[in-house]
Amino acid sequence: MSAVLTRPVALDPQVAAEPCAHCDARPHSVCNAIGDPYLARLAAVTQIIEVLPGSTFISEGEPANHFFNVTRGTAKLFKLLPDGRRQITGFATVGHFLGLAVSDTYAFSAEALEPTRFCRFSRHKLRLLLNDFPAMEARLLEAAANELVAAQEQMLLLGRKTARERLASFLVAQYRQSALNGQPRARFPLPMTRGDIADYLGLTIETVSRTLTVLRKEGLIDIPGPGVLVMYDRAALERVAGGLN
Amino acid sequence: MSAVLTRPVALDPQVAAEPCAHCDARPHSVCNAIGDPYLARLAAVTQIIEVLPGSTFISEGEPANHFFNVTRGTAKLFKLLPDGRRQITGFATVGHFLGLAVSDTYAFSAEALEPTRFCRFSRHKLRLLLNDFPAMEARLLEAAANELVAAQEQMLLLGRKTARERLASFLVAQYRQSALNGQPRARFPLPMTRGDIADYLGLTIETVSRTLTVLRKEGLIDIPGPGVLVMYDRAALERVAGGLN
DNA sequence: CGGTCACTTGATCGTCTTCAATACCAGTGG
DNA sequence: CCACTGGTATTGAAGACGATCAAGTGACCG
Repeated sequence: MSAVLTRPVALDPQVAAEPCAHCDARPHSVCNAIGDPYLARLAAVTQIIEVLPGSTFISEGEPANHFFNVTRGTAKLFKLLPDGRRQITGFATVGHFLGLAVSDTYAFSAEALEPTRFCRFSRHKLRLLLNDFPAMEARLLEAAANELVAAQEQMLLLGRKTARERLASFLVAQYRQSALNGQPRARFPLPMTRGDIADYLGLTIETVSRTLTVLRKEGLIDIPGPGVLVMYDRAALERVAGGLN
Repeated sequence: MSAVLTRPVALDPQVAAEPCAHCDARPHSVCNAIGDPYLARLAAVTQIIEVLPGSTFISEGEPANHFFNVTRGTAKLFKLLPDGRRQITGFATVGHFLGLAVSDTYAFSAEALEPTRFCRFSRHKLRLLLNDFPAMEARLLEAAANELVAAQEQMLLLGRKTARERLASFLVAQYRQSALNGQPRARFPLPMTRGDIADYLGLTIETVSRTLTVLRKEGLIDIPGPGVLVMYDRAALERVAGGLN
């Protein structure tokens, strides 16, 4: 729908000269398969793009010309039905790649939740790069296998879990996600709206809101403000998420 | 759960000598990235295994020592919750690969629906093979990307479609699947039980049965016998599957 | 022939959806 | 300063879709 809103990215001079060598996201990313001596080769085919919240930078059905690698922020990936029903298939954070399609069109849309930065490659150039760096192809395969495992877990959630179990699963997963970067904290950010959570879990906004209220009244969590969650009893949430109770 | 039931596979002598060179599944499989001159190398690390219907040959949570490539038959892949709720995440037919896990344990179980044959590789040996044949790694990546697209489509189904839309989607997908091998036919096999369909679509057996009855009474399909489906109005089913009506 | 299994069909139930009202906050402009 | 707006969230009441419970059929098989 909306065009990609690019914002001129003001990089400090050192980073501008060797963006990949100084990339914060490198340790989390498939790019780390490319050794330091060859980073210039990688940087040569990379465009750094930053988009504002709400910007749709991949649209389902459009020609899949690019491959993306998120280096900052969070994006939601989703599919739509003609009548507007929406399913969010995942949230892409730092290190996630997007657009690994075989088809010539994207199978999903992507919209930034926060100010989000990513590297963009033409798929053609990526292919040439992969031919020269099989290690990166191996890393991509590894990452795709992980995505596949996560997708199967989500199918279990969507097909067989109750609303309560879905919310517990989601919160535990968000906790784990936040722990990947910094220290694990009981208090962590929740950058998506109730609507996004609902569309991710196959529920309605109202059910998400009600269920969170219940979990709060049970003392398992708290929601001190928008976009923030505090997890009081992770063990109990893990049990609920796993279908016990 | 149940052990792998292997049946001694009686291959004709020619095939036994060069199993990969004469493999029916090769055109559908990732192995086709390995050129004829090197097939002996592939065959050297391959075990051909045949299992009977009902045999569970991959169990969730067990050490992921092998990689599988289905060459005949159909298997269901599924995950379980502790209380027995089951979600089938996919059906693996000829050419599908299984066990591309990064984790050291399988993330799902696999059970044969029909007499099913597959090639089995140790993951260690597969890794060595892939290092020597980057083209096969590329094919694997391609296949994984396709699986990922299918998984996202299934999430849309499980999260947002009605029972009627789910059945229509499923039947259309089965039609397409059957058309991949032979000529597209209005009459095609449906090797899974109602229970399997239910666990794949996130429904109950009863809802699957009722919904099929409705589609039959509307003249869109017929079910002349067990395991056989006749599709009378594919266009209408495609519309229903897409959420129109 | 009794047993099991897969499937169908009916009646009732319950979880989640839908519809609706209200509150809250940030931004905007009179 | 405060009314107005649009977006987000919460909560209540009513409704619906699919689940659950239950009965019955037909096929296959020891």
